[in-house]
Amino acid sequence: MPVDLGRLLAGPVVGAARELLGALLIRDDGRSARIGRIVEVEAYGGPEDLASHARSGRTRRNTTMFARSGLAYVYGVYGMHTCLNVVCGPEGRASAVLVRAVEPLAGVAAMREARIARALETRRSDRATPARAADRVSNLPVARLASGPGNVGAAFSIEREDDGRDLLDPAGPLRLEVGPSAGPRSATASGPRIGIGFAGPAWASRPWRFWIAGSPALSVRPAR
DNA sequence: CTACCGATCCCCT
DNA sequence: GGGGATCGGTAGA
Repeated sequence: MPVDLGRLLAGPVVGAARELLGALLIRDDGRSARIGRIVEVEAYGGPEDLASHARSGRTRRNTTMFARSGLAYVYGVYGMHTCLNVVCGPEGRASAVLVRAVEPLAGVAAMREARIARALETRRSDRATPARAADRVSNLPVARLASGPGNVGAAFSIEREDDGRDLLDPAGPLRLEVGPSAGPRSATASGPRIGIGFAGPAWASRPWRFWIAGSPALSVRPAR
């Protein structure tokens, strides 16, 4: 029986987040494709979730969150990063899943080029020159190319213009596909979401971050 | 190793 | 006018 990704995304966001682990993220420019396996995500609820962009209701930025599931909600942070979310739940629920880390499978060179390009157009601090940042990226291990939400955005050339795109369109330039289902499913783990201390302890402690245990592409390296 | 800090800009209050 | 669903460099323990 084929897995219906659209149906899974239309369900409650926490379940949808778990289901997105292992799915493929694809940037297809028509001639070549960048493909990676989603290995880390975070669930964001609707207006009641004080960590969610929907916490203050509908605004210009978060309009797409209130649309139907399966769309891309893209936002910019800190003046230099773009982050990709997948809208989940029933239309109007305003819940979404943030894609935090992707394990590169194909189009690795294109991912590296995209990250170098973004490094060259961005200044991170007065100590890190663009040239030095680009040099660092060219020596980065493959598994680190799309590790972290900002790096996913850079490696897959996520732009603000991608906001509202249908990720379930099989012919779309940015899309999701069901991952290879052969073999036993890898163990998954969960923990608190990252970078949302402002939401207060009750929401910040909620274990709504999910990841595939042992993946080398995780944004938070396992302690040892 | 942890802790801190800056870059930078759009959006919200 | 203020701050952020980040990232990577540096300082210090």
